[in-house]
Amino acid sequence: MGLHSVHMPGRTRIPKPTAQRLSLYLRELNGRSTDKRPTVSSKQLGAAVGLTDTQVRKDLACFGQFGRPGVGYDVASLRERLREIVGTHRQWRAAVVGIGNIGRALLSYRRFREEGFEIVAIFDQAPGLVGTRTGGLTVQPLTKLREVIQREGVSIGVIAVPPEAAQEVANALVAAGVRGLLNFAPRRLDLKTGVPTVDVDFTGALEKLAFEVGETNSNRLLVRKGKRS
Amino acid sequence: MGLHSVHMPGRTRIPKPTAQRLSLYLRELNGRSTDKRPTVSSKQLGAAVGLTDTQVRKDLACFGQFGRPGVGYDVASLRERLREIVGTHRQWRAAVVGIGNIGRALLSYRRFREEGFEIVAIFDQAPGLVGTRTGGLTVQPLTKLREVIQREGVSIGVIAVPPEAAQEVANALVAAGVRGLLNFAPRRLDLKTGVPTVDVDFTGALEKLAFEVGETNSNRLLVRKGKRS
DNA sequence: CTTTGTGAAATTATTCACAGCA
DNA sequence: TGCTGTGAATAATTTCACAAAG
Repeated sequence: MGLHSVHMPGRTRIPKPTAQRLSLYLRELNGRSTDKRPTVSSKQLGAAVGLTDTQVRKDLACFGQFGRPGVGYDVASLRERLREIVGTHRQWRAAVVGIGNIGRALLSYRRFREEGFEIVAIFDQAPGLVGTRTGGLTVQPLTKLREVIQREGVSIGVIAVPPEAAQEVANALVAAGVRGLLNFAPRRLDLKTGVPTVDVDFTGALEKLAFEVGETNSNRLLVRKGKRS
Repeated sequence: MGLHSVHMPGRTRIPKPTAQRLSLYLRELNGRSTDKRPTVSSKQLGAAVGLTDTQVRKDLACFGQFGRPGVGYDVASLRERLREIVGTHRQWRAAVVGIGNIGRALLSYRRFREEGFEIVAIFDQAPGLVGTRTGGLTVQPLTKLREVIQREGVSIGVIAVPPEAAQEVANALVAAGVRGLLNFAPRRLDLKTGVPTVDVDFTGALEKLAFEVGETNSNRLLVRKGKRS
């Protein structure tokens, strides 16, 4: 099988949808006891996350071949492999900027740590908050952002400030050296540099839901196609 | 122009990516003062949300024609139109189940109400929480879920419970009559019926980010394509 | 018989290119 | 000129179908 595929280090581009699905697979694999069923087939894995078997195989095939025909994938080793690919195998040091409702919720969200993301610094602008302690950390003023980010070796910045402040905070974080941003502010961030950003937009999610509810429930009267007035 | 397109009420299917982008357009339009610049071109709108002008036009064209050649789109009326399409023009009554960190953050998230989503009931299982008040609402026990949902006319259920409980809560909400689910629990929900679900997955977002950071930063050593061992 | 990995086909989404209106 | 709306072309993604392996 390996006889003729001598293309070693020229990895093929990963389709965006595939990258998205990686965390679904990982989540499912993490939830599986490796004892009772040491292997999983693409069909089982697909069913668990709501995809076809073919889709699962195509996705995994982007990263190499680690299944065994007639058997399936070894749960433990596939999990390890995916962890490496996603990057959860290493420890990520993160900073949260904005200690409002969302910021606080993130601080006490246990799961982050379990997946390798450790929040090591928190910032806020409000004089009333600076200096107080939350979740074992002291709220730092924004003026110390650069200093703290660099001292603590933070590589992931989490933006939980109001939308008006988001771009400015993003700029500061990038200037301080973070390598990726998780953005909870409902606005688009412009980053010239190649700093990846992932948006989490509650309102957007609700709107998507409202739209789908509208679509499923009444496919009438929603839109009248054609010129109006 | 309308001379030969007599297909009135048979609306064309909306591509999923288009549906996703609707909330981006809406967000941008909401942020525009309608006074100084009453119109916006597809190019401007696209630039604001990070898309091409063609993409914007194609998306909007799914719902009809409301731009004017040489001029652009009237901000106010496009906004209204999009609100109708997305469903934000009407009021949505929502219930939050699970008053932990995330649940509480959602309760004080002002923007929901601004977009037409009103939280009118909250539930939790913990005896210590039931009966306490948060954000003007009294925490109800899960045993009263059906009764309260129906009495309050709730149509959107928000799931903010631990993943183990999520499926059960989802079933109960659907049985009680909600028409859509917003799921913050990191697991997939199985709904036989056509009840749309939108997932918000913090950890998934962080993993997506970790993956992208890994991709941009070091395109070496991440993956060795080919059989291993 | 089961299940992987993968080209080829089908489907879906984006971009191009341009006619037509203001 | 500036801009929309839209078919046609291109690109991306998913699904099919099957050879090869356990």
